[in-house]
Amino acid sequence: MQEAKLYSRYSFLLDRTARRVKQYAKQRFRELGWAITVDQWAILKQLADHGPQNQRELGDKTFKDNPTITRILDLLNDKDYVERKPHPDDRRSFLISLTKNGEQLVNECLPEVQKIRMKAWENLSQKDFKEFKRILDSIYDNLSI
Amino acid sequence: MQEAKLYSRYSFLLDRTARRVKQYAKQRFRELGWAITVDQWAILKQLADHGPQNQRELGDKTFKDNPTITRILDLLNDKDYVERKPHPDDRRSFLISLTKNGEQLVNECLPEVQKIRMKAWENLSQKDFKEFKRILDSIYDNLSI
DNA sequence: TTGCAATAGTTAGTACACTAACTATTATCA
DNA sequence: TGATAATAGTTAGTGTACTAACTATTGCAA
Repeated sequence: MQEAKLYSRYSFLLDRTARRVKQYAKQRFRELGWAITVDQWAILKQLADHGPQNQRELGDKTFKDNPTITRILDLLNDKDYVERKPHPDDRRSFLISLTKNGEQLVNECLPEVQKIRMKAWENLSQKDFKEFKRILDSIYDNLSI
Repeated sequence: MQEAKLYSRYSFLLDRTARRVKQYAKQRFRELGWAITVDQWAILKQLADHGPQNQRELGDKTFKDNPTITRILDLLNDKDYVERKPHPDDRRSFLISLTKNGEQLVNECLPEVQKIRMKAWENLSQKDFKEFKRILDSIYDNLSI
């Protein structure tokens, strides 16, 4: 049970780093004059990569729950980056798509977002990344219901 | 720049896993009848391990900012797990300490918290943990100002 | 020693996560 | 076919994070 002591701070490390990543990106975004958060970016990127889709699919892909998706889309809609259209096949749902404005933002931000990502991996190798992904996925699976 | 594509989902993986850890612990806590969150636990544990201290120190050790510490302590105080006493040397600050009730909760929860922690590391080795810590710390440092 | 800078903590506003309860619609099956 | 279950999305309440503005106190330097 001495392992418990060793592992005792992993959740602290995880939380701390995840917050730093968001914080860093938020700050860079702001410096560049883009009034979006990392989580809003994730939604925009998903729409840019995979086209119009409903909120459930957006949530599945970005691992966000329904209320969170609702709120983020409200904000993105206010800023005229996305629009909700009635879904042609299902009156319960909407088809969410990028506006012209949204597409333009994604194209403008993309190179900078890649720079932000690379910054996190300075002095780390591709092998490190694979290890990192393997361990995170293991933890995630271990704690899945 | 193909690395950018490879790394493109690391923040997603990080965020997803950090949230799962909190979510899992929260659920276990609730099943066991303990009405505290992971973040509240972190404060209680810090107090149990290092004795009475002011809010700034609590924040430094748990990597939480002042407003967050204020709010968490308000909640823990309402539940009679901690108390704020005037600091003998500095009238700006408080000395925060566990109540009897708080000490009792920490002792009661500790073994279960260790189980929760071990659960996350099933099928992973101590070497994995060291790699994990090294990589998280690197990312953290890379993004520090 | 006074006047300014730094520090401890609080409050308010916005954003996201989780839960639960809710409406509207669609799918299933007896 | 008609009752019921499942699904898509919203709303409300609580907890945490980040920022900014604020009060009170302490420290420091001219």
